[in-house]
Amino acid sequence: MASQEDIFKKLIAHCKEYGFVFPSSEIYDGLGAVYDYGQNGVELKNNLKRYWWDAMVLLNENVVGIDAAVFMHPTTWKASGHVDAFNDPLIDNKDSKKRYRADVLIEELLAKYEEKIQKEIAKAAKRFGDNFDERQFRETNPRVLENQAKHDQIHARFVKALNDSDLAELKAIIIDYDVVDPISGTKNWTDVRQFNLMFSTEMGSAADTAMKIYLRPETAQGIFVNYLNVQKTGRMKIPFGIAQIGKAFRNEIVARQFIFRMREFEQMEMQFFVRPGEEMKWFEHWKQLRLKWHKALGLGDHKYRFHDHDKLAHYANAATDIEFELPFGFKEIEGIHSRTDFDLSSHEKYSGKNIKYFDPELNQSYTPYVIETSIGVDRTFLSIMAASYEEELLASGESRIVLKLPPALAPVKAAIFPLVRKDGLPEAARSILEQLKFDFKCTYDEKDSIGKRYRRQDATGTPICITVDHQTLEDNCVTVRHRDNMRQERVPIHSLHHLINEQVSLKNLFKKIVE
RNA sequence: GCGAAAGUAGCUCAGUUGGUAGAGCAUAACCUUGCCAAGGUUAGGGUCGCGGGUUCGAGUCCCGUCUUUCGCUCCA
Repeated sequence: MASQEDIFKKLIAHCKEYGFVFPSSEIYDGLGAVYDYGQNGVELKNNLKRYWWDAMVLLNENVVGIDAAVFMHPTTWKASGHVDAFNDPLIDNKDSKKRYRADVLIEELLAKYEEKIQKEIAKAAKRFGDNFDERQFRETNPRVLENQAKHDQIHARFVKALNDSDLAELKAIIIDYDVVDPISGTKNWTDVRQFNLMFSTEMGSAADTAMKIYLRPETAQGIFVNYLNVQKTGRMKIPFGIAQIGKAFRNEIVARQFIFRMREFEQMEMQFFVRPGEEMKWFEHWKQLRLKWHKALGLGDHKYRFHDHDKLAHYANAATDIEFELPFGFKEIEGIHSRTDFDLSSHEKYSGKNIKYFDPELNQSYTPYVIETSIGVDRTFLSIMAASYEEELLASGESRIVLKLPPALAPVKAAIFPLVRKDGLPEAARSILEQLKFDFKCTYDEKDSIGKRYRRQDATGTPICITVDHQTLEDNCVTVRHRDNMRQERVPIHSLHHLINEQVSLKNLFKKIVE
């Protein structure tokens, strides 16, 4: 039996072989944790985004969309807390494999010297009683002076290193003063590195006027800074939501597991603005609604679970993840967070603008609370691929690889074949393609045996194959072959449009959400 | 970042003690068959991840490096 790891490897190979996902810049050996979507991948991804977008803005009359820029004013990221929270100098101990903040280690070192001095003072104070002069003692006792000198020496180097952002000096301090790992007890340290998880670039070409700006590490802030624009111009009343699909960028220390964790990724986020005090009700509402959206895909209800956060982020008062069972375990696909009024209040403070909402029903102004649903496009894409990939053993003893994608998301909806490449069959097949192409992504194939063509379509997840034979020329009927059960049926050409639509419409999924 | 494994054609792999790069599948053209892949003929496609070293000679031995996968770590 193939292990989960083998299946994952096969899935990655399948993604490349059939044009779903390629490593970025592959001819230059690739770029770490960056991937490109191929001809089939982009169709699946676009269908997935359409499914989410419509489920948000069509099915909910109080949810509208926006598309904010990747670049935002730098102060945005001060207000959101991203600038301060993710700039720490870190150092690893190679033996314990633990990671520490270098500045914290040095502060602890300073505290240790201070402690030694205090001990000496306490000892002396006890001995001399009322006659003890602490100041004089500090200035004359050799042990105190020695420790104080070292302390001051370290302190001076430390302050200078921090001011200069001199990471090598921080490490030098740790080495020079024999800081050991509290777990392993060794001094086997790596270099100190600064992990800023935000990518930065410069806006403005002249160096002296250029402004440092960041590629957004999340799409949410584009919604927060626009929330009042949307509320006013759209005449929105609380509760209401703003949806957005877009790229975000995080300079991950370690990006791994294929497209699960990438440095450039796509998010589908909806921020729902509610009255303060009502946030838990809406948190629960969206939690259940979002789970329904996932389950409607039909990948298997047992593959989903909630994971409630015990440790909450600085902005949240409740948070849960929807996890999906991937070949490497249950992993977070979507986060649902109660963000309180943290973001809006912070933007109000930093911008100095009043962005409170006036509630006509309550006849008062307040800063709305926010429920966020944030789902990773690429992760969801991966979960769909992983759950759809099957190696099936057929009754004939042969095997086939079939992608049992939700038909509404399949890159190609229908493939059209002439049974043989002569007698006018190709022409008849092409005329069917000409009729269907306005509504469905279709493909035409006349190469190789009919069975082989069916298998090729199975591998890319095409739900319907249409075969034109000699009889078609007489009765205007074709053979329709279904992907999942390989069943065949004879249907008139004029009913094809309806038949395909019944199977591949997003409406099938929406019905399961609203029921 | 630490540790382990891997890297030869689009894919899966073979390549003997170092001696001029191979197969199957896939792709393209033509022929043949025709409702569940793997008939025939032909063609295209590789400076063996990259760089250096040893050698008369390196896919093969040594060093470095990059990429990928796994474990640990990190994950607002």
